[in-house]
Amino acid sequence: MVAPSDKFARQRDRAVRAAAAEFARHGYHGASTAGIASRLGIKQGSLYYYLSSKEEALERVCLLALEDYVARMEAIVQSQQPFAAKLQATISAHLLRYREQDEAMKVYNDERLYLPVNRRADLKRLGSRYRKMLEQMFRDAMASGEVRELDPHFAAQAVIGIGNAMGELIVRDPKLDVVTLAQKCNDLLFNGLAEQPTD
Amino acid sequence: MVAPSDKFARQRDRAVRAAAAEFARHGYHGASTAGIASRLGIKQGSLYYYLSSKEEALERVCLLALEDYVARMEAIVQSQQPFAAKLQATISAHLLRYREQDEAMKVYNDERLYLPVNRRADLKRLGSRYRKMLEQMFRDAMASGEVRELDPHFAAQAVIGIGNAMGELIVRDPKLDVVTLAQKCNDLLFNGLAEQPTD
Amino acid sequence: MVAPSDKFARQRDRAVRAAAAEFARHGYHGASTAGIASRLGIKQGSLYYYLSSKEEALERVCLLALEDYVARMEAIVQSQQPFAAKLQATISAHLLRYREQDEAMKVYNDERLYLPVNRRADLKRLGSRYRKMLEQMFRDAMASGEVRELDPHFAAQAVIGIGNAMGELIVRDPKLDVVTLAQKCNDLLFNGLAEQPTD
Amino acid sequence: MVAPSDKFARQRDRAVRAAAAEFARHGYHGASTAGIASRLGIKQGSLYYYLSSKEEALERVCLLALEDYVARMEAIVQSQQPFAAKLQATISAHLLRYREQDEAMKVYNDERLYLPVNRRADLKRLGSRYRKMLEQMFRDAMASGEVRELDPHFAAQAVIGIGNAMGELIVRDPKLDVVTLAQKCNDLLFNGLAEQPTD
DNA sequence: AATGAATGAGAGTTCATTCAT
DNA sequence: TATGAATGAACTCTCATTCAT
Repeated sequence: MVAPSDKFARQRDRAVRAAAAEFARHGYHGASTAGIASRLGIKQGSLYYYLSSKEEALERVCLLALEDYVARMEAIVQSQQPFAAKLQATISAHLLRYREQDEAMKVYNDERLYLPVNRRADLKRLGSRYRKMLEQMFRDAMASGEVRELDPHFAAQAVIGIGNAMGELIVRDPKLDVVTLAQKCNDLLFNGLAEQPTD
Repeated sequence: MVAPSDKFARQRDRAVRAAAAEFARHGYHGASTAGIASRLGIKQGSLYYYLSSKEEALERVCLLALEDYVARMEAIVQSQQPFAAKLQATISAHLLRYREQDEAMKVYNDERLYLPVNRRADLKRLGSRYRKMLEQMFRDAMASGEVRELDPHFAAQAVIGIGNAMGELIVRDPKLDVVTLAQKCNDLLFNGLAEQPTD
Repeated sequence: MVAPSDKFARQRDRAVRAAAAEFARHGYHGASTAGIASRLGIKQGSLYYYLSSKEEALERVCLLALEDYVARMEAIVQSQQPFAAKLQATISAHLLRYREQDEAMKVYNDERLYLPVNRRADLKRLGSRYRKMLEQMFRDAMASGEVRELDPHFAAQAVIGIGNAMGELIVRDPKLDVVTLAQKCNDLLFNGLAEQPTD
Repeated sequence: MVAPSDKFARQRDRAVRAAAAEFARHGYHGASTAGIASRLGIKQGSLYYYLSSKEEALERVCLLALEDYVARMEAIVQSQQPFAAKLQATISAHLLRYREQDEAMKVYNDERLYLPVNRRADLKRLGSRYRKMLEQMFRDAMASGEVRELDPHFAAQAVIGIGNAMGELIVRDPKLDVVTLAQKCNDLLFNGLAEQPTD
């Protein structure tokens, strides 16, 4: 049995996911509350029982995208593995996120800037925490000699860029295997394009 | 001295660039024709003397982004250089494009899908030509042994992804040197993150 | 007591009648949705809760004009009366229509051609059914010798023409008695202008 | 050789006829000055060299329709012919007008009421002169026993109504012979629908 | 918990009209 | 005589939001 407030929370969650789907397809400005409501099977006005504005919907969608994404990253960073394994775990987590929560991710990537600044505080905190962890991972790897000397900021950005590009592939082609793709990314990032000397 | 039709063409060009700026800042759906017009210093209705609809504006912005981008790529592919040089030229061209035409590029990347299919024909042709050239570059490099065996489709996507991620850095930080950044990308892509055996 | 859906239907009906009035006064293109809404005592935007476009409004107005008009004609044709009585009934019905639904009739007559073809299908079906019944009435009357030999198409058009001309008189002068006028039309059509020999 | 003012007058005449065509097709409010100009092969702005406003265009079109229409009627009335011949001449003239000047006629019939009252003075004078002549014709015919006792106002309206209905036939079917049609109208009006007793 | 009805602001677009050239 | 360019007001239509029920 579920407490009434839980039922409410569950329905609001459905609303946020419906919003994610609409925002992903039409963009924040192109999406309509009517579309969101119709995905939920309720009427436009009823939506406001669960969400107080379209803007709040966007904020919740973005938070949904980042939520345990960051938590997962935390676990990876603290784990005792060689850098190569950590990197692959990072990329896998990133790509998996596209499979599980592709719409929210897309919305976070493309639409978060339409949030007014005062609504972006939480997002920014989460986002920069993620970035910092990734950069720290690189710094540690350089210190231990696992990775050659590089600008960690630049390296982190490159990883994220490749990740997002692959994300588009994943969303477009639902049959693609995420883990294999992550391996390929990892291999490319780690070993580069050049022919390996001896193995 | 300028022919009258040139004057019109020049003003329409300005209109397209103004549209690019508005679309880049607010997204296609979030942007308003009033905003575009005000950038031109004319009234909203007057905009329609140069552009017959908001949609046409978006199409022209996207075409502007791709225009000589593809032409430049063609030159690179046909040039007689080792693969490493070609790759760096490709990335440089890509990043330069962000400096010169950053707004149009952003719009092309993020908003082109809001064009109705019948308006996307030209764009698609240009876009796939670019992709094919890039993939061909990889295939050639594998054949000559300059690059190890890889899925060319995957490799091309990775390059584009890194390029776009760097694009965001460039747009955000106007002091960044594009050529240096391109070298770093090239190095990363080519040699990977791993410590090099001998140098 | 009225079911909720009836309330909606009734309000939409009022909207259609308001549209009829506006279209009749200003013509389809000259009329504004603001004018229609203000007749209903609601704001312009609210009109779209009941009608999805100005075009739909025009279509509904035209259908309203023809609706039981055709049904009434059907009853007349099938009744067992001499032709003279049928003709008078036809004209009476036509003129009465102007009193009851004058605005919709005017709109049907003058504005229906501004509907795009795909919206005119139903109207055409009803209209040609009416015309055919009228022509058939003439053919029957010729066969029975009640009317002399004539082109039925021409005769039907003449009746409609006189009817519409009288319609304008009726609309202009609200005191005019419709039945008397119908009798006069009938007499004119039946006996002509010429002095009658002896009777 | 033509004086410059004549050239101007001739071009303005062409403009009025172009306006007639546009108004006839789209209605006054639905027509655009751009459409009129394009029929003349000039640009929208240039139209204002010949016509000071859309309204003036409508007025001129209506006057064009009535112009010698009334003059012709004057000739018919004053001619020494039996009533039957006069009536047929009237109808013929009316129908011919549709062939020669069909667009202007249609506009006069359907759109003249969109003129503001102060622009309608001339039209009203011409129109009522026509009506009075027609009614007088009926009164004379009654006095001479050529036509039985009737309300002349009603009779005149009926003639005009039939004339307009036939006008639509004429416009729709360009092969129709106007004179034959006029004879048929005359015969119908004069002798009625009823079977003639002896001839 | 949900709805029907309405709103008000704003959107894109059209168009008669003006005017310097 | 005609044009290119611009304007400003009007228009249809959309939509986030509110609220009594």
